[in-house]
Amino acid sequence: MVTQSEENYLKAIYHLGKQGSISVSTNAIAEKMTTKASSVTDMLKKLAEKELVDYKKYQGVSLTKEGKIIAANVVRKHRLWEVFLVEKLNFSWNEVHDIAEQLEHIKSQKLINELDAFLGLPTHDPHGDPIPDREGNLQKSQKIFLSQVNPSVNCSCVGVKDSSDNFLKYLDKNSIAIGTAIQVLTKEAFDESMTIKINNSELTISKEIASNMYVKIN
Amino acid sequence: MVTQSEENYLKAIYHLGKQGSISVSTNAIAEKMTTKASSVTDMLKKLAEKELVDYKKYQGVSLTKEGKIIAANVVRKHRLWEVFLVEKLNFSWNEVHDIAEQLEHIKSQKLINELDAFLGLPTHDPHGDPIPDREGNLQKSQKIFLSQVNPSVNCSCVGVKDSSDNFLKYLDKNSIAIGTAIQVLTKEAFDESMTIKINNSELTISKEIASNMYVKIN
DNA sequence: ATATTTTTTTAGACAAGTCTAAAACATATT
DNA sequence: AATATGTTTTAGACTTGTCTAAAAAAATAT
Ligand SMILES: [Mn+2]
Ligand SMILES: [Mn+2]
Ligand SMILES: [Mn+2]
Ligand SMILES: [Mn+2]
Repeated sequence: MVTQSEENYLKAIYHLGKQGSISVSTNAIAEKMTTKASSVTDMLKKLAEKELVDYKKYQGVSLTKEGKIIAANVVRKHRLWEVFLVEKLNFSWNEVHDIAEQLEHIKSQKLINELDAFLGLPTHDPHGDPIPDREGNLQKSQKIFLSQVNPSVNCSCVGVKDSSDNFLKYLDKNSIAIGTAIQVLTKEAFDESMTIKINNSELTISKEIASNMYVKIN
Repeated sequence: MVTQSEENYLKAIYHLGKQGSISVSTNAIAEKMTTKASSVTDMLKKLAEKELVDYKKYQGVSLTKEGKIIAANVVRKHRLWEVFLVEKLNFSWNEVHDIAEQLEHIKSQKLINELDAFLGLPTHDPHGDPIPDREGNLQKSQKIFLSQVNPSVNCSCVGVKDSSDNFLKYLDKNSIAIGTAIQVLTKEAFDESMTIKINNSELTISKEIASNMYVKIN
């Protein structure tokens, strides 16, 4: 049996180490999980004991095959539940993460398979991140920077890179939120600034802005 | 914050004590939760400290107003999730309880309200047990014994009182399972035996049988 | 009214998960 | 190569929830 806490650690290692293949540092895990490095060390020993991670003192840690499968499954559950909350229960993007953080630990293979089918076998979560399949395989992420979108293409906002107050206020002021439909009108060759259309009103944004917004092509 | 374990204890007291009003014994809780009486005592002290139960040594325990609200809410979540699993995810009766046992602990008021609406504000779970409303108020149970059903009424099986192997085998042999539609044809005044129709075939059952099957009127 | 049995509580222990403070190790700087 | 800085581990402690064994209280039987 793998505990809720163990699952959270495996997931953190998975995310930090590009699906768990790259070795991850104790401090990086501690920061991601807002816990202390000493607690991480304790847990790494436990996970190594269970052969879910490869761990040698001072050498960082990576997931074993078994660990990777478990982590991918937790991510799969997390993202499927996020789809459920947004598509079926009218949640908006910013509300789903904390609840999915809990739901991802519910243990029932049948539940997750049925949920998957019920949602129409989605490949990506509401943020455009790919949902691992039953074997843990990932498709490419669907989210790209707005700055990479070509003129006349329609897309919608799925997230931000910079989540500073200043930036979020700027977005709010211009009525850009998660889910907002955006059409790219023009792209200036000189400074890569763009004009975009939102709710039928035009807006000019700098490259700075465009390269801090994640969008998904519609 | 009330922990998962505390919620499980509150729920047990709620169920054992007719919505928590009646005083419940330590041993009864221990048996229901398949744990030891000493563990129960430990937990009762903790819950009393938090003013969720009224507890005096050797005197049994009952829920406070606050404890009752929490317990009813856990039951509400449990039963709503059971409806979800059966109605939306094609689970059958016997598969849902263990999963609901986990899902009932997910913390989000909005989640449960949205789920409730999504399911069409159900008043009863798949076993015919009532779902407490937001204030914790209960409707009457919809389940009655088959023996109480009058001739020519249509109902469906929602559970059993006696769950011994012998009885379950008997039901199986006669293709009676949870959800099976049953029409009462006749009721013998002398011994209260009945003839019932199941899947277009007739069956005669004793009062013994009929008073061990729970049904819900359609 | 006493003795016996059952129930409940206490005492002491353990595992999981966390923390702080100190020690050990690794890396970067001079 | 020696020192300083930063990272990681260890040591020891604490909380939560559980257990066994023994003591205390309550209920039942004689
Ligand atoms: Mn998320
Ligand atoms: Mn989580
Ligand atoms: Mn149930
Ligand atoms: Mn539970």
